[in-house]
Order: sequence, then C-alpha cells, then structure tokens
Amino acid sequence: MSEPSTSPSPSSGSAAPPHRYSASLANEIEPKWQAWWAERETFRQPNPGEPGFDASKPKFYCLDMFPYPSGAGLHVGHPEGYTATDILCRYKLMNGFNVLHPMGWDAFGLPAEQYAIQTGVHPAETTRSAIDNFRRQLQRFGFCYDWSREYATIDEDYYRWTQWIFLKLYDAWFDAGAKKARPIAALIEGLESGDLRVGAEGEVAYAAAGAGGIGLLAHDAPGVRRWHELNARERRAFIDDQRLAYLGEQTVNWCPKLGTALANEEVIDGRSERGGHPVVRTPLRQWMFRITAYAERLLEGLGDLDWPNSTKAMQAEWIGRSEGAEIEFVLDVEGADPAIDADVPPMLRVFTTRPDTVFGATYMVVAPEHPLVSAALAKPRPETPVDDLRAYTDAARARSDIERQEAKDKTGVFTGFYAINPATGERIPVWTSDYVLMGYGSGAIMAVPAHDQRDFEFAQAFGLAIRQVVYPSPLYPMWWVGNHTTPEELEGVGDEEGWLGVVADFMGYVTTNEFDPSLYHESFGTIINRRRRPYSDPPPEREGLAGPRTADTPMASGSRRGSVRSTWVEAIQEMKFTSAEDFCARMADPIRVVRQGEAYAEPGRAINSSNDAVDLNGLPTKLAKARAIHWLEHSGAGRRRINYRLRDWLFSRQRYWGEPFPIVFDEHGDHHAVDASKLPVALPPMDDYQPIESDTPTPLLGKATDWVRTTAGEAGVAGLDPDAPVTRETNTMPGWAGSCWYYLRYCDPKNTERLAGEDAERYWMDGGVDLYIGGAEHAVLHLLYARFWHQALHDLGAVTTPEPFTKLFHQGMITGFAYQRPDKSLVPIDEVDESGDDAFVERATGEAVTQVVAKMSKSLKNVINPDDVIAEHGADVFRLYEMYMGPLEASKPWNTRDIVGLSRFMARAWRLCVDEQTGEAVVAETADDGIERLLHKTIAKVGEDIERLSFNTAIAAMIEFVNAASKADTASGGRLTRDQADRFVRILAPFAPHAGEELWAKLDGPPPVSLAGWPEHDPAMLKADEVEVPVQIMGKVRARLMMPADADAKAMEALAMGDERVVELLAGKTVRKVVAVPGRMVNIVAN
RNA sequence: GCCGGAGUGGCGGAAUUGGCAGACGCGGCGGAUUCAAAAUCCGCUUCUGGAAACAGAGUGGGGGUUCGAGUCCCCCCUCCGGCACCA
Repeated sequence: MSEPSTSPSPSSGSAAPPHRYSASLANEIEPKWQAWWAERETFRQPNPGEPGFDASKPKFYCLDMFPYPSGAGLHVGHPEGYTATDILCRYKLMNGFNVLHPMGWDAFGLPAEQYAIQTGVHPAETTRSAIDNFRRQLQRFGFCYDWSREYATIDEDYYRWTQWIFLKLYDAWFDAGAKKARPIAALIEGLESGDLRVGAEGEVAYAAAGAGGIGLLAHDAPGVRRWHELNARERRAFIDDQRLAYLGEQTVNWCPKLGTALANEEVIDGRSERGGHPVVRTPLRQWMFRITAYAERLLEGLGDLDWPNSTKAMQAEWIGRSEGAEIEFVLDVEGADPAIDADVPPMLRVFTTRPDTVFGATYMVVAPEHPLVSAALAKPRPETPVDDLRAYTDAARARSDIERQEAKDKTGVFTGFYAINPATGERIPVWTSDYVLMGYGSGAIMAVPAHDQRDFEFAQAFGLAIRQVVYPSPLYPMWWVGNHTTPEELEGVGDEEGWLGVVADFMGYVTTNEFDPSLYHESFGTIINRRRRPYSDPPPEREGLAGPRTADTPMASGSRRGSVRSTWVEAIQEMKFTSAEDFCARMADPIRVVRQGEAYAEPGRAINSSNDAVDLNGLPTKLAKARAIHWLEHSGAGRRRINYRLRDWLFSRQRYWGEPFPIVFDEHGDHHAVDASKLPVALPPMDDYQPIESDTPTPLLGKATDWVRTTAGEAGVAGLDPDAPVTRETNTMPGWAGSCWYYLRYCDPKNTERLAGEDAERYWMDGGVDLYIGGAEHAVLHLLYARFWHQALHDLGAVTTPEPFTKLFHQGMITGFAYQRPDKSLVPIDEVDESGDDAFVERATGEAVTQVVAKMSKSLKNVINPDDVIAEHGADVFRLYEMYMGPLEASKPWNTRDIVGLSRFMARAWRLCVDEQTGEAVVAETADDGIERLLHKTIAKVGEDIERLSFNTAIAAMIEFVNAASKADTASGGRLTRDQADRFVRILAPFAPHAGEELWAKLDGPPPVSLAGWPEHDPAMLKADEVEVPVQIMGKVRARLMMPADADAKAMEALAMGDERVVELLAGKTVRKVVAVPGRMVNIVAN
C-alpha cells in the first residue's frame, strides 16, 4: 500500500523545528488522511452476503443519535458523543469486529419550516445545505463512519418506509389476550369465527376471559354482542377503533404560535417543549397511536436493558403504573323522576391505589369535564347550586394548564348528587373540583380526607367529614408494646414489617439513656447498626419496575428520604419524650402520634374498617388492600385494576415539513390506506408556508388543493373504484416519525424491497444495538416512541429482536463559563476582565463578579465553535481534549485554557517517535525494561478503560507513559524501540487517528493503523517483583517498606515488625493485632 | 413534595473489589535554556505548624460499623436533572 507523502510543515517561527507537532502540522496531515480513508473506503462495512464480508468476526453495532442539521452548524456537544463512539469503534475494529458505525440526518422539523415562513426558501433547500455543512464538519473530525450508509429522513427512499410502518400499525390491533399486536385480518377472523365478540364499550370480548388475565372482557359480560349482530357501519367503526394507529377525537394540546398540535410529551408546564410557547386545550380529530396497549411491555422491557438508572426511572415514571382497584359507587337517585333521570349514569366508577381506605371515603369528586357535571347542569338535583356550578365549570375550562398548576387553594362546587359508599352504606355527596383530572383514571375519585393530603385540604375548605381508617404503621407496634407486655400478645401484632426488634432496642435505649431529643437521629442509626441485620422498609408498593428493589437491581434507590422510617423518626422527634415512663405512657395514646393538619398517607394498620361482610381492622395496609379487593370482587362493587398514566400518542401535526400520511378519505369520510406498493406519498411542492389563521387548527397541506383532491386510482388505494373521488389526509407526521426507526434502516439503507433486508437486520440487530450514545434529553420522547414502534414491528414480524437499544449511554452536556453578579444575574464573558488570581470584575461597573458554570448560549457569548478550535489546535487535539475533560456522562465546562495540555501531550508523543529536525522516525536499538513493563501496563489499562467508556483515565495513562518514556535514557538514539513505538502508536490511534496514521506510516507500518490489530499485553509483565507496602500503626501510615510482591501475610508481618522505625514507634506499646493484606498493606493495632 | 444524580486541592478531575486520598491535566511558584520573549526541559505545589526531620488536620456536615471508610449503614445540608393536584 502506498504511503502519502508529507511535505515539511511551513515554518511559522524562525526557530521552530520543521517537524514539530503543531496546529499547522495537524491541519496538514488531518485532511490528508481523511481523504486517504475516503478514497479507499477504509471504514466501509459490507453486509452479510456482500463481497468482503467476514462472517467469522463478531459484530458490534454502535449508534450515535443522529443530529438535526440546524443552520447554526455543529455545536461542541455533538463531537463529544461522536468522539466517544469513534474511539470505541476504532478499538473494536482493531480487535477484529465487524463494526456498524453509521451517520445520517434527522431532517424533518420545525426550524427549517419557520425559516421558510420568514424567507420563502423551501425547507428542502435550507435543510440540504445544512446537511452538507454538518457532513463537512463531522468529516473534519476524522470519524470512522461508514458514509456509504448515510441518508436523511427527508429522502423519499427513506420516508417511503416510515409511511410503510405507519400502515403496518394502521393494519394491526393489540390482542390483549395474546398481549401482542396482530394484523387486523386476525381480528376479523376471530370475530367471524365467534372466538371474539364486541363489548358494550367497544372492547374485544374473549372466550377465554376469566381464566385469563385481568381486564379481559368475557363473552358473557353485559352488553356483549356477536359480530353478526352488528351492521356494516358498526363493524367498520369497531375495527377502526381497534387499530394501533387510529383516528381519535381528542382534547389536544394546540399551540397557536407553532400552528400545530403537540403530543403530551412535547408539552412542559403548559408550554411547548420547543420554543416555550403557550399551549391551549382544544378538541380535534387526530391520528393517534395506541401506545397505551404497550404500557405493560414497555415497563417490563426496561428491566433487561443496560440503560442509565435515571432514564429507566423517567420512562417508568412516564408510563406511571399504579396498582389498585376500580370501585363502583352507585348514585343515589332514589325518589327521583325516572323520566328526568334517564341520562344520568347509574354509578360512578373510580380508580384508587388505596382500596383499604374505602371505609374512610366520605365524599366523591369528579372532574369539571366529567359527564356527571353536564348531567347536573342539564337536569339539576334539588340541592344543585346551578349558577355556581355553571360558573365553576366554565371557569375551569377556560383556565389554561399553567393557571391550573399555579392555583394552590382547593376550589369546587357540590353537584347535588349523592352516591352510596359500598363499604359503609353511607350516602356521600359528589362534588366537582379541578384537582381531579379528566385525563387520568375515570375522571372521578373517592375522597378519603384522612389519608390523602389533597382530599384533606378539600374537606377542610368545605367542611366535609374526615374519618381516620389507618393507624401509622411504625408507631403501631410501639403503641402495642406500650400496652401489651406478654409474649403471646406481642406475637399477635405480627412482625412482617420488621419493626418489633428495632422497637425493643429502642425501648432499651430510652430506658437506659438520658433523653436528648436532638440525638434521636443518631440513636436510631446506632440501634439499627448494632443489631447487625439489614434493615428494610416494608416492600415497596410504589409503581415502577416489577420485582423488589434491592441493592443489586439497577433501580435500587439511593435515597430513603420520605420512607416509612423517616416518618417514624419525625413522629418520635415531635413527641419529645422526656423519660422512659413518658415514652410508655404516651405511646399508649394513638391520637397524639398523628400530626395535626395533615393527612396520614403512609402505610399503617387499618382501623374503623369493618362491616357485615368484611373486617380489615388491625391488618397492615398491604394485607388490608388485598382483603378489600377480595371483598369488592365478591360483592361485585369493584375489582383489582392496574392503571397507567401513559396516554395514547398524538401523531398528527398541522405542518408542511413532515412525512405525509399514506391515507385518503372517501366521500363518506371513511379513511383508506394507500397501497404499500404505491409508496411513497410524496410531499407536494408548495411556496406558501404561512400557517392558516383559524380558530380550528387547519393543516397547512390543505393549501395544496390539487394534491389533496384526487381519485382512488391516482392515490393508489386498492378496494375502491379507481375513479372515486378521494381527499388526502393533510396532516403530516411529527418529527419523531423519522427517528423512530432510523437505526433499522442503517442495517441496509439502499434496500428497495423492505425497510431493511432480513439477513442484514437479523445480523446487525442480533441482541439489539450494542451501544447507543446520545443526550439525556431524549430519555422519554424518542427512546419511548422508538421502543414502542420496535415492539409493535417485532410482534408483526418485521424485526427479529424485542428491544432496539440494548445498552444506552448519555454523554454529559458541555457547558461554558459565565460570570455572576452578587445578585445572581449573569454577565456575558466579553464584559468581564480578569483582575488578578482567578478574580474577575465587570468592566462597566468595576464590580467583582464570580465565575460560574452555565449553559453555552448566544446571550452569554460563551459558545465555542468547533471549526475555530480545529483551526487553532487540530482535530486530534480537540478529540483528546473533549475526552479528557472528565467522565463522559458528566456535564463539564469548556475551559479554553486547558486544551493546551493536550497539545503538549501530542507534541511530546510525536517527539517520542519523530526527529523534529528530519521528520524521520527515531528509534532505540534496545528496550528499557521499565518502559517495556509500563507499556504493557498502559496497553492493558487503555483497553480496559475504552471498554468501560472511561476515556479520561485512558488518556491519563497514555500521558503517563509518554512522560516516563520521554525521560528514558537516550544513549541508543531513541527512547522507544521500533516495536515499542509501533505498539504505542496503535493504542494512541483510536484517540488521535490522524497523528496515529502519520506516525504509523513513519514507523513503516502499512496503513491504515485503524485496521492494525490491538497490541497484546503480557499479564506477567504487569506485576513487579517488589512492591512498596505501607505499614500502618492504628490506621496511620508510619512507614513504607519494599517487600517481595508475592510475600504472604506472615512474611509481611515479620518484615514490618522488623523495621527500625516501626520498632521505635511501637516501643512501650502492646501489639493487639496485625492485619496484613498480601501485596497491599500492613496494619498494626497496638496500644 | 416525589424520582434520579452529584458534592474530593486555586480549577477540571483520579482512586475499577473497604486497603498509601489528590493519578493526569490546567494554573501557580522556582530553576535551566535565551540578548530577550515564545516554545521546550527540570523541580515544587491539599491545608496548618516547622528551617528541616516531622507532627496534626483533611474527600459537604453530624453519628455509626470496621484493624482500616472518599467508598458501607443512619440522619442532615447544598447543588444539578426530571416529574408534579396522577387518586
């Protein structure tokens, strides 16, 4: 293979050696090697079945979150993650992997469209030029992407398959019995054969229900109909309602400023995630994805993923699984006129996580949007305050989400209705209040003011009854111990929560020590530790991942604040015992221990909870719940139920710059799919992007009238008369659509038959994407949507793996410095002067400001442009600096001053191998043993550190090696032998690939070094014969002795005890114990 | 309030399994080289006391377990990210 020639770098200063490593040298060799790689397609990775593919190698699919190519160009944050994956990929290549490392463009999106609105330039034009700029910038970093796989989501060849996936989900339903998606055809088959029937509320009824899982509707449930009992319209409506992609009338988040509706996930604090514009709620008929059907699987699937805890927790929280019960409260309409009350629903169905507190439900609340409120307004009850109620519901509807969240005080109005509490038989009032949300559960609650803080505040505000039905669990055994002393009675209380032993110790403590309330915290710690048994809170009842959270699970909680234990400690602190007698006497009084003015929402023991059919009294909350549910199911008043916070995913946008839906509507308004063979449905050209001003959200594509009005034949709809007039769907897909499956397309980006060839998909996606690196801002949105599509596609046989991303990693944000005035306001960096040692003053005022870390922003003038940094230092130094700043996952400030350290390192490394005068390789004849050992150690360390993405320590190890080698004897002409330099350059190359290639070429290695093997290391060389061992006396290091590395504990002890200084220090003391850890240290205990 | 993280020199950070705290880099100080500067090279650089040897303190604070704790346990504080009237 030929080696590109390097001309001597132009001398910048008169004295600088001609071949010194410098920015100008870097800017010369870097583009040269980039061109070399591109020309030879060094990083082109063939697919299975293609020439050059080696099936004997293992695969490694390493994915970066592809960027949205903005007009502003690359930010320093982009190359952080990209450099990390690049180093790892190069390392894997050197270790004999087939590496898939692709890059592409997430190119549909709002910024390009907004720019088009302002300037009239077509979004495709601005996007294409932004892509060219991004590509240029990324290539300047020398990343080893397989550019032959590049594509953009706006390519028709790509979004054709995005539309295809939409149709796949459109043509599928979620079979709750099988817990997976199946084709619509299977649903129709099931209905026609009679296996499936149609429920009263449009659900699927199963023959096997009852024996099967929870929530399945049985054939014999009330109102269930057979398929043949439905007419054609009903059948169509039923089927359309079952689709994974369905048209739903929803209250949507409409953002007038952006001119589009947004998904729940895109709305934060009542404002749009992008741009922070106000969002209002308005009803709209929109395409939705039935992601809620996958709630359980999306949650369960998290357990097996190697993802950051925070991200798993956020997804779990977003899915929001709650276990509890559904309870029916019959409305008390006795004595009312049946004719008038025909429209009133017979009962209120509520969801609760605390069925054990049903005896404490003293009133009910429905959301202002609840049908019962409309019923109360239409046909008022005798007690209904009609005017107040109307005023309240009107106000609640007008209130934006922001205002709702800001309101603290509980407000509400009585509806005039009463319901019967199924546990107590009491007649309880039904109120409406906006603290109950229509979108969660059934929009109605049973209120238990004694044990729910919100209900408590509401009851206080309106003078409603409060009944305590739970006694604080931690105090319950203490209270019991205070009153019952016989072993039999203690037995009776049960100790399944593990409290009694600790209570016994605490009793011992309070009876033998003086009381000091301020020491309660410490004494608990002491007691718990003295018992030497793992202390555990009652098993978690919180929603989240399945299974107990122990220290071994990735979800283990670091914080125990707010736990039952904290409640206990707080309650005891507040009681301020003064003596042991006081303790025993007051623990006997249950009322004293409940804090005033607050609901007790923690687990405890049930009290005041029994009727003729069920008795919960004395049961711990967990058991009380189970018994309450058992009773509800038997009495028919309710059933066990799992509720999710997750809502269906709103998929329609009213914008231009997105994928069109492959859907048309016929004259009846029924929707039809465009035939898959007729895809893509191309985005029509337009030159007017102004949003349509309208009270009702109107899609922009409506302006393309020639495109919208077409015929079934023209649009490619099978099953309709080709001449039948149809109108196209004018909404477009959101930006998430393209990024939901892009990782699949990389497997086989040119395939025209499938979204990716089967062999390619099976090979690269085997076990999922091996490593996915990107920002934590996508923790919920992109990563949840992509998992949903993937799981659905897996069900439907389009992909082979159940989860897309096996290992996920978030790189931290690169921040910048800013300066803060005493009042905490920030000052741009160009308005600040340094006034001595790390002190800063604001130029305008002369006042002192302090340096703080802040997000890079235009207003703070602290944005770093990667192009500038490369011009000043070169890409290799840039890469090294970003990797050396700190742990990849940490957010770190860019400090321009620090980069020079990596420049110096590169120069030293270069000088280690190259004569700065001649530019020739300089090598020693003989190897220095110490350097050889250090090289082995460094090779091992760098390899391990790359594997665990600890690039900062890997670089530190290489710096150490270069520093040590630079100091080595130079008598033989060089510091490293050719063989040593060869090995060092190979480990340096993944980090600084251009300099790596250049040095490799100088050392006569055949390029590219990128495909040379990773050097071996000999584990025997990592061990020294003699090690320095610290000798501690009472835990303090008092001496350091050289000892044989393989000395055993006895020998070490003897050596330590024989040391002069140790003998001196031990004079007059008795040696109690000696602990010697071979190869580590010796500790002598003496007094 | 809830969930997830973090807190170590002047600064960025290291310490992988409970075993020498501060690797490595920046900055600073001193020196060599130079007419001079840059660059480069060498030495020192946690704090306190001391000329030094050395002694004491030290990983946000308080307690505990252990021969030994930055690391494990308990309590508290601060900061960052996320969620939030979710029944």
